Amino acid sequence: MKLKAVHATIRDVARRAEVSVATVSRVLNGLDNVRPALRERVEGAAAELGYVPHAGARSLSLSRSHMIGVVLPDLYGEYYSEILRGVDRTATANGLNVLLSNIHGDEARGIEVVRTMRGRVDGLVLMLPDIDTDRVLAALPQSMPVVLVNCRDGEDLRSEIRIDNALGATRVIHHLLDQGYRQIVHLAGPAFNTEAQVRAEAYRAAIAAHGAAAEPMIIEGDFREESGVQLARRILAGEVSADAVFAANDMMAIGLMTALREGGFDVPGRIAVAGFDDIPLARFVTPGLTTARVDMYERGKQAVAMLSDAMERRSPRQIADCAPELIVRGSTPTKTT
Amino acid sequence: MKLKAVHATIRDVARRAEVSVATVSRVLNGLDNVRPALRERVEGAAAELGYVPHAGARSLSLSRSHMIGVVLPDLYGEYYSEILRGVDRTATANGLNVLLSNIHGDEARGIEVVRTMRGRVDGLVLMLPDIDTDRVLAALPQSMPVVLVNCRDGEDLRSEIRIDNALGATRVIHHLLDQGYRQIVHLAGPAFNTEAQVRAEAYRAAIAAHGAAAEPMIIEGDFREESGVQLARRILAGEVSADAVFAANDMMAIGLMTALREGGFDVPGRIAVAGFDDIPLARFVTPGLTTARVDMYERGKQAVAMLSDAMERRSPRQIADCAPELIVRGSTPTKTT
DNA sequence: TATACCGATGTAACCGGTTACAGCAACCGG
DNA sequence: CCGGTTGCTGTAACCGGTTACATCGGTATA
Repeated sequence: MKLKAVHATIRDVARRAEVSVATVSRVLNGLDNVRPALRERVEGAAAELGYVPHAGARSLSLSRSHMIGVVLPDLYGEYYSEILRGVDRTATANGLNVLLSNIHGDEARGIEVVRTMRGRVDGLVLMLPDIDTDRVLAALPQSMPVVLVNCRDGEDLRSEIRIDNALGATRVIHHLLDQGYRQIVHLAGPAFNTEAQVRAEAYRAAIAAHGAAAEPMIIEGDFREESGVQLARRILAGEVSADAVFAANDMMAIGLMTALREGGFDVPGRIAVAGFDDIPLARFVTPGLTTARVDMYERGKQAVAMLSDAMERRSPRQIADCAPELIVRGSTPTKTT
Repeated sequence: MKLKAVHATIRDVARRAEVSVATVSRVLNGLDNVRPALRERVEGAAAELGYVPHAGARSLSLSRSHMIGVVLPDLYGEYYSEILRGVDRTATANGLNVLLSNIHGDEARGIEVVRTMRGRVDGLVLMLPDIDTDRVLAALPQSMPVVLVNCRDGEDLRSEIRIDNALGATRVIHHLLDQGYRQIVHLAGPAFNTEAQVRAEAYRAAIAAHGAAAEPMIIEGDFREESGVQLARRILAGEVSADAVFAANDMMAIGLMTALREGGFDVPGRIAVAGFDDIPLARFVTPGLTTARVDMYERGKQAVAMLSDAMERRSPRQIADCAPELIVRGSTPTKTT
């Protein structure tokens, strides 16, 4: 006794309806060149067998999967959730499904992931701020449509969405300076992260450009709330002094702000705080967080739209530059003292 | 001239290395029964052609895709992002990839989605609080491993994670009563949503059980921030009066609380607010939000673990019940007046 | 009545992998 | 020197769909 046939196949349906597989395929795909009598027999047989077509086989045969792959470092925090939301919505609207993978900043895993995506997806959205994009792309056939979001500069000629991290950081620093802050500390992201590097560099440059009034000071964090909490501890202990902190992302800024206030330290009274990203949470904390708005949801939408274009071979290569907008909230009032 | 061969196939590699496809397959899968000389030829040929195996074809041949499908209503808000995060992490840890789909509470789309997943995934995590689960499951072969998370009661015999919404809601109401609140309004979720129904019913029962002191009042929302904002408007306008609001989820509670405070209405001084879910945001708002903790991240992990079991045919059916924990924060102090 | 044409249906190749089985050479002990 | 292993390699069937092309019966045309 063989129990092999777990699922009914198109051939089972054909046998039961006493027709050929071609006819079954035609009926199931809604082609109109089938006699009504046969059509009914086929539909009946399919229903009786509980037949559900094998989508994998179908896409092998058609060389089209209607799936796109999305590769992110992680799903930690609202930042990546937001972009995924934009991707997901737009993909659904375009009749595409989303295959998700995260690589945790590991290049080897990045290569493995894109390899397992080949043949499964029609295109790829890659967000790899932590690793060498070129090496990952090398693991992929040239012909695979790809959109890079906010990746390290490379030599490839793929479509790309670039976020102007330098501009965003500069805007935040200028705002802090305008508000009268002079001792501005930068809580940076991890050193290996491209975006963190660019933001830190812009901070340094903006402070330097302003003249001797301000002294740059950079403390490395890891983009997570906990880094902010740690800096708060040092500030509360008097190890670090500042009149403002520019954190390289909102999550660290919020960790910092919350921990400072819990420690009885007045924010923004004694210290102003600004972040980067404008995650949804930023407007809910007290005080509201001043930040540079990237709108990851919109970036996700844009990425899928560009990928869609690339997949239809409409446009060869698109580059979208995105200028973060300064969002001023309560965490950075004009300095009074 | 034919441009058909966009990607190199295993046969191209075989031809170039002057061996059979079987040998190529052996080399690429790391089998050890290949002479070193041939192995090198094959590896060389593969590298020269930039060959990347077609994962789709591979899984058709092996009848194993190492993918799991995740079907959610939407990715809106932190609630679903959290479960997805748990799913994603655990899937990665188990060598599985995640195929994501959302159905926006539409049953027809739910059926379509699970059908396009058949043959693409080895198992499915289904979260369908808005629609009839049985009808969706009927569109799926019996043999497909499935884990249901928090679905409407059905007749199926699948593995399931059930969140005890009644218990959670009861705990919140009892807490509010214990704190001295008597005029407790319930801001419910959408009427068609199972979880919303259960939470509302538990609210009604708990208020009734307490005796005549309190009068039940239910206002329908849609689980989104905006519903909370709308209720805030009505409260500010004096249309609705209450000393506490139990919102059916955190997002509505936060919308309400924020809008009330922006309108100059003291929370929790004049009105206490409690939510449900304990999304990450709940501890960052001011005051911190009292809520019933579901820990969706943990549910996501659990779902994949159960699905993994089901896929290995280890356990026939598992049912996990989850009791939401009451989390008391600043939004519901003991009533003073 | 013979011929061309048309629409419905079936046959078999194909998508790109894996692998059971067969074939063959080299080696073994008797 | 021969039968039996053993180890490497190739052939071809298979996974489950799609579809070009062949086939066939029926009708319109000359």
